[in-house]
Amino acid sequence: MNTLSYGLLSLLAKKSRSGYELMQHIQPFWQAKHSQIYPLLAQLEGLGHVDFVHVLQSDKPDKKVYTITEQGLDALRHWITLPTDDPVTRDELSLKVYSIGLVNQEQARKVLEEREVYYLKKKERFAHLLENLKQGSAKPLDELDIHDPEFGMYVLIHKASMKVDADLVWCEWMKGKLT
Amino acid sequence: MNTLSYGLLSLLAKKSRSGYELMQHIQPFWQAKHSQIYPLLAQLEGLGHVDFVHVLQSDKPDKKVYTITEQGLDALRHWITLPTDDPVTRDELSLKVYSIGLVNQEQARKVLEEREVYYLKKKERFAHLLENLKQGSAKPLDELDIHDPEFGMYVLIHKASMKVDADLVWCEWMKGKLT
DNA sequence: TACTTCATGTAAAAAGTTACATGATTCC
DNA sequence: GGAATCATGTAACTTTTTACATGAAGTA
Repeated sequence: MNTLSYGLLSLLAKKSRSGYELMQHIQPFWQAKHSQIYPLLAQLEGLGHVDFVHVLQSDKPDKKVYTITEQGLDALRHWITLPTDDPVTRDELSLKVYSIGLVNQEQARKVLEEREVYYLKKKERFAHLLENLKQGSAKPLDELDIHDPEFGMYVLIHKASMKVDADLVWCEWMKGKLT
Repeated sequence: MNTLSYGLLSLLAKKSRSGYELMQHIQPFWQAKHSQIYPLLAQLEGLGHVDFVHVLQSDKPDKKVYTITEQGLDALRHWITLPTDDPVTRDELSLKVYSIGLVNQEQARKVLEEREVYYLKKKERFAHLLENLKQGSAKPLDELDIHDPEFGMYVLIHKASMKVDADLVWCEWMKGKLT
């Protein structure tokens, strides 16, 4: 049971999903490829933390829809109370800007603008996620509380949005430093 | 040549250092243990990107002080112009807050406060780094430009500080949501 | 015709963490 | 007396990424 396994249980605690869907929905908050997720789901099933049913589809490939068990929910609740690992960020850009004086200004600017495009796309994706959440929610988002099912996603999007905004401000500030 | 290898070259481009020192100085921007760094330094030496000299010490263990070569500098300059990998962040807290409704308010608050302590310590460490940099710099930090040797570290600390501030704001906001 | 999406899986390689190993000095 | 710092290294393990494998439907 590693962190990603608990992450998958977290998603399944809200809604039953296929491995493919889990991969798509966990991406914004924990980068993981399908090749990592499928074996973990098999393992979670072996442990009794999830069940699955085969769902046959005619237009699309068949799928396995996983559901969390009572035992899985217990494991999840316990994991939350355990000390939380420190976050890990690895950003190649940090290592590059440290040596940015080695290249000329045009090249330095290019490096930053490439990253700015990335952050803008990311910001847009979070805006879409928030929009979807708003549509599906009975209450206005800022009135959600800990017991509402949308609460978790709402606070996560807020967290990610604040950080991407900080990143964009830094990019602009940095570009100013180059002129 | 992976990203960490270029990160080590980046540090060595400013100043010759031992493996132990490299480990300490790269930590705030790229998490890596000594067991990963020592083999990479041997590899960089084999490639001709770095040289080293044995430095004998009487009070402390002897060390190997690495210096970047012209070839290493060329490799570094080229790497900067290459497309930059997307940043990777893995934060167990994100996965936990998604399911925070599963535990009671005291437990939820504990999870957040634990993380807040972590961010405050981190903020302090960056404040120290900035203080050290200020001491060793001829110019005021906000007047540094791309050609000053302190520039890279200055902009990195600024980047990290902005993000940790965003994280702290989120923590407070989040704690408000729990009451 | 070629690419993307949906859907699941395995194999191999790379990257990263933890543990083992040694040993002097300094600080509490 | 015990822990932390300095200093380098290897071995084993876990985690993550990339590549291999298949195949139908829809889109450009």
